[in-house]
Amino acid sequence: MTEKRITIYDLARQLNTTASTVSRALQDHPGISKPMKEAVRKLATKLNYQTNYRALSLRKGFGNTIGILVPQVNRNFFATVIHGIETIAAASGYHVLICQSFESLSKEKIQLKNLLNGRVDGLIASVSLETKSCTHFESFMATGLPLVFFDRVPDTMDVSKITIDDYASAYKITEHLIANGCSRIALFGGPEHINIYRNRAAGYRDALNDNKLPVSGELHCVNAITRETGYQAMAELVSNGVAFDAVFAAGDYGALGAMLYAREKRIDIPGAVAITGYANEPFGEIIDPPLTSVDQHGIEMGRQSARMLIEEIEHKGESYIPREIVLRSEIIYRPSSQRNG
Amino acid sequence: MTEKRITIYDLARQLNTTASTVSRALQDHPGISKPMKEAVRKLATKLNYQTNYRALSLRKGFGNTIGILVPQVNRNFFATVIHGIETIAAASGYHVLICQSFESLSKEKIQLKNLLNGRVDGLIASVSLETKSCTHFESFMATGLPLVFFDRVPDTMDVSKITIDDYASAYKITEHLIANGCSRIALFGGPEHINIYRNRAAGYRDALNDNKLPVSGELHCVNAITRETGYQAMAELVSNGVAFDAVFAAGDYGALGAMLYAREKRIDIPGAVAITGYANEPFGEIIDPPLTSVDQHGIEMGRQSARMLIEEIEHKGESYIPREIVLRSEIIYRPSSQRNG
DNA sequence: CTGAAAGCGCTAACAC
DNA sequence: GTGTTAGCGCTTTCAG
Repeated sequence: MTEKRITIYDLARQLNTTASTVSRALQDHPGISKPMKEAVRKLATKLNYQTNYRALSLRKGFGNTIGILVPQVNRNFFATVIHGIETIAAASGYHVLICQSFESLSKEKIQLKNLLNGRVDGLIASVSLETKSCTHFESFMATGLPLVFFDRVPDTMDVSKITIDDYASAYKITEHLIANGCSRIALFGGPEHINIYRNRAAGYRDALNDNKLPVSGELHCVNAITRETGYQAMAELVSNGVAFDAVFAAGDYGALGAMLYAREKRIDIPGAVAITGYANEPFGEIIDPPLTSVDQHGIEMGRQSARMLIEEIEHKGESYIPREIVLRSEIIYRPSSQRNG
Repeated sequence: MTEKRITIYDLARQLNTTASTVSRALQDHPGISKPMKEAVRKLATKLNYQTNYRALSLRKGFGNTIGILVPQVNRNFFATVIHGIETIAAASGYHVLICQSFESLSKEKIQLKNLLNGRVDGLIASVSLETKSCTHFESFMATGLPLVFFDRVPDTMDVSKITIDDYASAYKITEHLIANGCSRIALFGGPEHINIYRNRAAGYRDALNDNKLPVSGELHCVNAITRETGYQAMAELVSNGVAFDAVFAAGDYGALGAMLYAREKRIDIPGAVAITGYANEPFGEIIDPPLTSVDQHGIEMGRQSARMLIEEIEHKGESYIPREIVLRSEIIYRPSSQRNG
């Protein structure tokens, strides 16, 4: 029952030749006769021979595999980035190994350890919400493996990164709210040790300042990027009697929580409170009213990350200068934030 | 710049000992002295030594890795199953390699080929919509690797499977619609070469028959499981003047399409048309009105798949009798299908 | 055009 | 308690 895997030695034996010839035949090596190649291939398919990746990659020192480490795959943004990575990877002959940190630092460390045990030739990552220090990523790099961060990137590390214009889009979307007559705009933020939330908050603040609107502490909801915390933040604003006429949420799920609370309490959106989100999750289009949000061009982000990483992998040895790319995002205007027309 | 990976030979050299001693020390082998173990470990961490997975798994013949092949990770159901698998895998010392077929047969074949090149010790899979014949899975099995299917399983293969009670839940949900006064219930089905859609359709039909309701061809929308096709199916029913008062959708996305059409045309749900979905995607709770659907207990499905697979992997050699598990699903009743209270 | 032999990094008998 | 050796399956010089 224990079916032995077929090796090139098995093929060689049956063809009265040697493993090296079989190996070369399988690779379509120029110095092998046509009939021999034919014979080898025929037998290989007949016996369902499969090259052993483990042996191959040990021998060659690389395995054409790129690792992806994301907080969770069940977010449209991350799933989209992965898709983008896969298209480029496949086209370049790479395989992809996907890992999730589930927003946990300890899981992130564990996954990282697995990955660098020679499983991958490089890594594309976006850090978990809990990640403040990056020593684990540094020891990954210390092994000499290329690393590219996207979206949530640590700014302490000298490494290739690809992000979107969080600051600019946050600024712009805040001005959009102002243009729609909002003057008391609440910020539903995320942990500010993460670049994206820090930058989005900065864009928001600067837009208020530049428009001579006060930046009020009571309007700053510090941790409101999940459905639950968004709901709660909205509830607290209301029950504390804070006057506000808009919510700029740094993430769609925080905006969702706010909308669900509003729906429950029959608070009119956008009439009483205009709301915007961030990430353009698909539910934003479905919910009533549809949610204004920021599309982060995940596919493109994935594509470019993969291209950068593969380039680094293949230029291994030459010293590679980390690059930083900032993509332009796109604001998707929907009714949740538009009061006129 | 080309940083050489540290090997056990490097450690051995620096400690004036041999690779085998280092290897044993690292594994906490009983026959190695305390001081030696200490010394080895200290140096290992100092030099950031990482065991080479490729060498290890080549040597041992297995790599404690289980592959997952799903249509797409960006579906709550699949993401949830993956999560379930990961919990069990991690607890049993296995890593997980995730692959997507993107509902394409050719991509499924390619991914499968990669996986069986000695990358994984077993596979958990759910087939793509395009998958009718399963020769590619059969040649996977021919290499002797264990395989477990979940949810979308091929019934031609003698292999372990885990599904939910599609027939029973479809029957029950159809009766629920009937109990709510619906008598002309449209079926938004999927390709019937896939077990789940075939079984859901059968449950629907039998429920109608048993309740003396006619099963009408014009109410059977053959391929309506995406948002787009669901929308279109609804539009066609209406424009063809078909009388109907409910939609039993075999998937949430088909139901979504129907609801979006209804919203556009101001068709009252559930008043004019009651709607039910299948899969309990999160948007079902958010959409207005919230969507009745079937929860498939993805976490549990993942856990059990992983347990079965790991058992098969570890009983390798002994002939293993494939098992089939059918999980009980749960109908989540929401307003989209309830006319009374 | 094909063979022989070494070695990728690791583990596990088998010595001593 | 530690060292020696062979070998997992493959590729690739170097010979012929």
